[in-house]
Amino acid sequence: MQEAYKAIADPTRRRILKYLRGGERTAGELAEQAGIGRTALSHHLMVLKLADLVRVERRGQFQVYSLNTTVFQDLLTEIIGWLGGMDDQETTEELHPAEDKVSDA
Amino acid sequence: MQEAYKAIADPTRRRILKYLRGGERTAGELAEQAGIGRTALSHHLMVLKLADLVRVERRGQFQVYSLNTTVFQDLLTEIIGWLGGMDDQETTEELHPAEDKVSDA
DNA sequence: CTAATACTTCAGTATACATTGAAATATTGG
DNA sequence: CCAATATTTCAATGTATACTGAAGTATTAG
Repeated sequence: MQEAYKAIADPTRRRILKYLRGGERTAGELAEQAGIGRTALSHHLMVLKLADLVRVERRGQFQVYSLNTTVFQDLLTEIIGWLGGMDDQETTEELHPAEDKVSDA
Repeated sequence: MQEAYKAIADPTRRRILKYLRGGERTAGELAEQAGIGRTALSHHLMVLKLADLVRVERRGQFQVYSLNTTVFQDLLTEIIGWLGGMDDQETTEELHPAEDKVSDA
């Protein structure tokens, strides 16, 4: 999970993920669309792969990349947990101490 | 938004956010719970503040921190967008690289 | 004012990350 | 095998990030 958080922290990698939403892409196509060199792109794809956010399949001389949506769903679950869920954490004091009390004028 | 992505990329900061789920905390309490020095904590809180993920309010000699859930919701919206939504993006022609390479018939 | 507490900013360092050109690997085809 | 194409790995560099101790700021109390 930590790998996924770091992976989406970079704007170039988020751009790559966005392109992949349009379907499968080869590394070369992604480099062109993202406007970065092939070496840099290869690095970013490796990071995304290690985070399990993308899958890769060799097709002839090409490496074809595609999204792996399952890890996105895990991310969603965690972030939703930050918002509402309260189960795996020590809730020491009172919860939410009345945030909207400043309506005094 | 970019600031928020970078902010949640660090495990220490995610830990801080988790503690804040339990309610308001002073900087000192957070430093103790997170097990890091006060200087380092102050840095992390600044990052979270710039990302608008936390709010801070002075109360006497204390700085009291709390979660600001609105930005979490924005994050959710974006990540959900990566999964299903397809409208603000160039869904280019479906290009399949070297698959249907027409050779001699 | 001075002292104590709570926290932040400053200055320095160490580590991680993004990018690049060159060399290396993998596949296709003569 | 040798050449061409597609992509990755290597080596180097600049920049960003995380952490630390020391000094600075803000608040409360006497």
